[in-house]
Amino acid sequence: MSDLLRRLRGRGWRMTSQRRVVAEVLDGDHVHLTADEVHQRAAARLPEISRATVYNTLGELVALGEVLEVSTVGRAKRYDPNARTLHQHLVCSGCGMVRDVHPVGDAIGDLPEEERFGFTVGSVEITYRGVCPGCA
Amino acid sequence: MSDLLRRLRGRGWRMTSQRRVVAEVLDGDHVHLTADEVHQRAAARLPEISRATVYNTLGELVALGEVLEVSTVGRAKRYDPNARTLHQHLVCSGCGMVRDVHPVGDAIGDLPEEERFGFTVGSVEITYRGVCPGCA
DNA sequence: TCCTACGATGGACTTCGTCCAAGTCAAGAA
DNA sequence: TTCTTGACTTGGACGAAGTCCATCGTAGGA
Ligand SMILES: [Mn+2]
Ligand SMILES: [Mn+2]
Ligand SMILES: [Zn+2]
Ligand SMILES: [Zn+2]
Repeated sequence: MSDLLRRLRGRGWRMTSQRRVVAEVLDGDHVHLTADEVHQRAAARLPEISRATVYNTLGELVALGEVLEVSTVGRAKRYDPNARTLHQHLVCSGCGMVRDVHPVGDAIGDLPEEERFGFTVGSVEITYRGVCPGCA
Repeated sequence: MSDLLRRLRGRGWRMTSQRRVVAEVLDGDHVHLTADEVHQRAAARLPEISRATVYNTLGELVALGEVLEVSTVGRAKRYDPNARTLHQHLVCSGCGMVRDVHPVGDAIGDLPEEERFGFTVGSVEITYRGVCPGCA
């Protein structure tokens, strides 16, 4: 994740301990944390970090394209640091576990012209739902 | 939508004016209203209907499979009465307009076996994002 | 080392949604 | 038709997720 810190510095960010710790929490594969989970883990390293700062930092990372927001049905948004590799999600209906997946094919191309209603289609988000081995 | 009312009666529902009016509001194509929009429109016909009843009724319709919940990124859930025809969604990033679309191809089949992590995959939800003609 | 604009803080506030005790009424029984 | 009763509705309190803002603190350049 020092890659991320380097990129942020390059973008003119002040490197504060709060931003560093949020970036460290958002490291690894298949990471899809809620803002509250990010705050809890960040607070384990830097006890006085505020919720507002976590929200601010996550919002900035999303705006920079360094982190993705993953939509949920009625639950808190999840933040995904794997923004450099295009991917989709497989979600367990039982325990909520989220895995990164890479379907083959061209999902955008699968949308016929007459079904586009004049829209300029820019991206597609796919969520596979199923039951994981542990929940089966 | 009297079809829906008939099915609900068949399932043993008491047919109250509140439930009738919610069912009437959820009629038509490309309908993807928030709970609050349903409440506003229902209240235009039945002024004293409460928010709690709208939420209760929507939750019951979802549980019966008569209405779908459409996930959003950080905004209020949308309720979709088109639950009888499998379809996906095209969303305008500008104004939030939602259209029903029917992509060709087999999205579930596009997920390779080695990307399923042992899950039993049951369904797939696809959201196309773009800019509508009005917002362009 | 000093300055200052950018960032952090916490608490008020908003939005979306759930829960509950009390009152109401749809629909079957008689 | 009237009676009865449990299912339904109501408004308001409550809760979770997220935003906003005035004020304070500090990273990093001069
Ligand atoms: Mn991911
Ligand atoms: Mn739809
Ligand atoms: Zn599971
Ligand atoms: Zn639009």
